[in-house]
Amino acid sequence: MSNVQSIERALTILNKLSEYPDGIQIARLTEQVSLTKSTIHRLLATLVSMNYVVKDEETDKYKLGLQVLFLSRNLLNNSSIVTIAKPYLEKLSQEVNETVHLCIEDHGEVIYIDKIESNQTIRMYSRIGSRAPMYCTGVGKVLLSGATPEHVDQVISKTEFIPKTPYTITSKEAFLKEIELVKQQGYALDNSENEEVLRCIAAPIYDHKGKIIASFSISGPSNRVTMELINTSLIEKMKQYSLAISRNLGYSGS
Amino acid sequence: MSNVQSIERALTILNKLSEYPDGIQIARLTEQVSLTKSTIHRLLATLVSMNYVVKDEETDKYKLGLQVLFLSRNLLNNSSIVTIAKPYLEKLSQEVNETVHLCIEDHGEVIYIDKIESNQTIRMYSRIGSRAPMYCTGVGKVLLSGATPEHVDQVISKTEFIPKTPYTITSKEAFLKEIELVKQQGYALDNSENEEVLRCIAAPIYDHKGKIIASFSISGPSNRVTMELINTSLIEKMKQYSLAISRNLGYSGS
DNA sequence: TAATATGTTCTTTATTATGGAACATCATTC
DNA sequence: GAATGATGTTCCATAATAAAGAACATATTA
Repeated sequence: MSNVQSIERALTILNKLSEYPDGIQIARLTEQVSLTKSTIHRLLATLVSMNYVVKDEETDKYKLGLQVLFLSRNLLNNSSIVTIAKPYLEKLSQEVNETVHLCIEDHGEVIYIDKIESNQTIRMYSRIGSRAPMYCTGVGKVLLSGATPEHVDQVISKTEFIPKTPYTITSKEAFLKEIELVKQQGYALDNSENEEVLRCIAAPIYDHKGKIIASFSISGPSNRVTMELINTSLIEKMKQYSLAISRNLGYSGS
Repeated sequence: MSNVQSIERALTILNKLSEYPDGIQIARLTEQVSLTKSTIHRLLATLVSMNYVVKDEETDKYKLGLQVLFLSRNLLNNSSIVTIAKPYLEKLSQEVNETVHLCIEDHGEVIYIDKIESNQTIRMYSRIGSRAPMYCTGVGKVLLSGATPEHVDQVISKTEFIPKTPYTITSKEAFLKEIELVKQQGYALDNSENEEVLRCIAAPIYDHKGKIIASFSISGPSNRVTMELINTSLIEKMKQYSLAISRNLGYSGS
């Protein structure tokens, strides 16, 4: 029933290394992970031998190896949600000329599994694989609006409400109310609740059973994505795309 | 000096799981990896607890978890090669209306670190993170053309020359000759050597020291990417882009 | 040159992982 | 519907293994 210690430690090191794209020395790692030099050294040696970690011989810094990329190569390819939703999301992004995200829930957090940039000059992979909290994102609210009350409770109980902006929802009660609102509306807003200058609108994607399995959003600077634009155009558009994508996944509701 | 057994085993399992996007049962894994049921079960339990692996409770199948995606989120983002090359590669892809790949070498293999599809209907991530041998790809030949003779020897000694098509180079001598040719030409062809219907042209990317650190290619069906097109247009174009991207990385040669 | 900070290797010890066996669960077949 | 087989899970004694301190090596700085 208990875990394998060395594996737990090795994975913890991998997690930590992902925070340092330019690498980190063993001495720094000992501070981050509380393990002795020699232990970390041995764990890293194993990770290096499997190409999960690369050692920069010049600087003695360790960073993630390309085997990690190799691992994830099939993770999203074969995900029907990404494949099916992509053409819709690309079209949506073009129509509104803003960034579109596709997200699912993973262990009580939002995880970005696809992103379409309106502006081609911005790099591509920036957010795929990243995580975000549920309480301050439109996509998170949508995902919770489709969850059971028990699950919502469980997620909220683990949530630390940090006021990222003056508009962030910071109480359990307010958040529950918001989720209820989202459920009724069929869409969610992030009204500068995560980043001061950003406004998003998110909508659900349903599977064949009518369960919310993903959500997608339009994000943009508040001055472009105005409340007026949302009310006059985006809400309607999001609902259309929500239905179209869901239908393609076998959803039969409305 | 020796590796941590349990970690080696856990990573071997992760590697194996990446071959099964839809998951695999413990019983199947015992055949693939030669370990006992109970050991695999315990290793998997640890991987699951760290979200590196997810268990499908319905089917008892295990597959990679999204933590793997999270790990790789910064792997290519912060890679200057990808970021700097991308706009050029996108322009190139548009100009010739064919797929463009960006590759580096990793442990004697080609690894695809970026891909631009000409045809937007084809899914996006299909090849990023994948590996390919050096001897039957244009990008591989280019990468080896910039390596030291010792490194080339080392790679070749580990290479098994499999005739993927009638045109595949299958001898060490012929391959060495080909690399020499590529070095002189400044570009490489894959003339249906990997897949019968495919033809590619690849060129190097140099860093500020004049070292070849990556290569990029145009790939397309042989009937579109004809030898005539290559000779009259693509060679010149590839050389231009090669220089432009390299210059942007600090290359001062010509 | 000494001192400091770091990476690497070694060795002893006790912790820890291991795998067989027992048990549980499920599906299939007769 | 009982019996068989295939699988996942848990337990436990044992031996193998990982851990960490110390010694050593190397590089950097004062």
